[in-house]
Amino acid sequence: MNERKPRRGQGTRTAATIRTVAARAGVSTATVSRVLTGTAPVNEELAERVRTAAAELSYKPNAAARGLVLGTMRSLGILMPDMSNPYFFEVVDEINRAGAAQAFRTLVASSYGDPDAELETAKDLLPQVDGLFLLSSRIPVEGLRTLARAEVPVVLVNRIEVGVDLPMVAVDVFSVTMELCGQLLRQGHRKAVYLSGSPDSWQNRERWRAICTAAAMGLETECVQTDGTIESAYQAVDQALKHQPTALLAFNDLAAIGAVSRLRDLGLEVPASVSVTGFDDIPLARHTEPKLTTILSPTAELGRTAWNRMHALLQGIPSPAAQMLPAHLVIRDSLGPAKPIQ
Amino acid sequence: MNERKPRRGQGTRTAATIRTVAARAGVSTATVSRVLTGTAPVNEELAERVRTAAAELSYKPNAAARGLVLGTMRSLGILMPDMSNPYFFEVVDEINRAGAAQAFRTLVASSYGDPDAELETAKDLLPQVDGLFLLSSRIPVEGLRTLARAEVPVVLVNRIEVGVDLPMVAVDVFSVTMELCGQLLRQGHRKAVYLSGSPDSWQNRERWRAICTAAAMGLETECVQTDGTIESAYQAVDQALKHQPTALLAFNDLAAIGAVSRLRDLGLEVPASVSVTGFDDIPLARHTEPKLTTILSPTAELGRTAWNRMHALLQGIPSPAAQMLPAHLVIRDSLGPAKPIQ
DNA sequence: CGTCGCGTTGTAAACGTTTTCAGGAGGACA
DNA sequence: TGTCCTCCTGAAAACGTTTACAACGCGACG
Repeated sequence: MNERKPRRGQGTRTAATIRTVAARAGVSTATVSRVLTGTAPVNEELAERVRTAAAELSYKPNAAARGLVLGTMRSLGILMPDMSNPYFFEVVDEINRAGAAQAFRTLVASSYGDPDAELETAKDLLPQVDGLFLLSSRIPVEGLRTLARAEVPVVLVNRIEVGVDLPMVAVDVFSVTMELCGQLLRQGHRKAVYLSGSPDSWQNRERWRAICTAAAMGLETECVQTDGTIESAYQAVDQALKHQPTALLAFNDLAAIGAVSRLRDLGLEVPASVSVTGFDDIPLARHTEPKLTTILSPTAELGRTAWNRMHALLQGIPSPAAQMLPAHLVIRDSLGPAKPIQ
Repeated sequence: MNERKPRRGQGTRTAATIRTVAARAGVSTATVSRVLTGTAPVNEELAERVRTAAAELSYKPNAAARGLVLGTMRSLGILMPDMSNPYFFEVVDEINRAGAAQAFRTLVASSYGDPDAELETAKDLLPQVDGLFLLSSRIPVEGLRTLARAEVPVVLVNRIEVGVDLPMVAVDVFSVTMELCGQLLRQGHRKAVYLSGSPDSWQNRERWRAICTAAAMGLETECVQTDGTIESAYQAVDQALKHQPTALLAFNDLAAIGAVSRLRDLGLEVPASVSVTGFDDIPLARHTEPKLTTILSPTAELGRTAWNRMHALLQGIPSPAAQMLPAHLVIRDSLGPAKPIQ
């Protein structure tokens, strides 16, 4: 079942090692290492011999061996609940880009929605990397606490959890959602339905918390669950309409687009009959019909900030616990005045 | 500048090794290894002692050391030109999912559009992984040939190149684009503009080749370059309209959406004034206004097939050179009869 | 009772690097 | 000429695993 090393058959030429190169160049392995890493001065003639020998054998240093002695593989792990969400990959991209500039590799993993598996995967990943990013983690708090005791830095992205000793970076979802609710109220909306995302995500909890707070200001809200995809939002609209809302607040832009699509299929005008809002301000948002009123979530900045925290931590510089990035309301056309009840 | 190992300060407790565990359990390191990997039978009492010792010390085997002796890090590399394209991540997702089931890690890297850097990155990645996937690679042919001589399998995804000895998996872009052109002709279109993607991508070359072939059947075509994003397609439309086409063939769905958006802003109806088609059939395509006529590209199947090839190769099973996956025309509303020239 | 064999354990040798340490060559200076 | 110092090089010791090999205990069988 679990076949191991191919036992080095005599037919297959085994890859060149540093010893092979040293032999061919007529020097010691130490010298080869020094030439190739440039960590110490070496006579230019020897160096040249080493370089040609290495090239001729097309020698590549073994990463595991180097990692073993150096004590680091120079790799960063990124764990996300869901690889199909393009939103995450702007963050991944930013981390990868910044890390690559410092010769770090990026290891990605996904738990595919299972919070228990997520903790396991994290623990699994931990000994293999120099640092770990947790994106929109659904790991329960006690799990996070154990991760906080890991030997390598762990940075929590898109989640803030008090009482957990981890560096955290997130978008200030609460404030901006409150702002959005205020906007709804000013436009005469009194009854809205929230098309939720995955219920155990921090973003979702924050949004719902803000929406509930807004209830005290006169905005009555119901919650209909989706998983944040276009399709599930499309299907959730019928249920949402039973509450006779004048506005639909979607968890993200994709869900908003799904909702708009269903409303259109039902013959309802947006925003004339029902208003719809999104979240993230993906590039698409300004090109839909109608153009989407949404919330600009600074994804690239989020990734960049997360990397900066990690970078500091890797150098032993302590880092502030929690950091909130501001989001901004983007007013376009999908939010209009509430339709008066006829 | 380039600080090394933190020289094991006396304050920081160094992580537990297999020797620590062995000492605490009162057994040899061999026994610990056998218990933890389950490679040989061990007395149950000892095994239990080892397990509790390992747990108490929260021992994690060092990946580099294990990788060194085992000769593999059990990791797969994925190199793509562009991490911001969500299209790629369906493939990444599929590979990651299948690989994870076999205890493989996924290493991602991006060349950010520079073909020379791409080859360098590939060579760099090669010694660290057990296999490498090249997604929509722009590496020149001679570069690919050197990669074909690597010690680990390399699988080319979304590119077919004759005379290169690499396993290749791709979508049959040519045939389906021809089919699309036939459809255009039947609807009376005689003049179309192709909103291209990145010019050195194989997909783009295939599409353009098909479109040029269709010219012989009476479809006159021009090419306007974009980079396949919504924004760049949006901006390319004005230039495209100078050729007075009755249809716009976009490189992918996002570009199509950008084009539709611009046309709408110009007051032109789709498809009444101009038809627009996409490529990929992303989930969004059926929810736009108008619903997008596009080409279903079997992304998940592509990833799955690529993985299967890799999996076979890893076990030494030779694999056929090139493999084409069929794509399908998806007729929706954005393609209509050509508007007669007034 | 001796011997064989089996099943479990420990010892030690890999794996391929980097790096410490000591040694050697050669120049400067007294 | 002798001493010291600098600069370069090589031998060998790590790094933390896995595993081949030997050793041991113990029951079975002659």
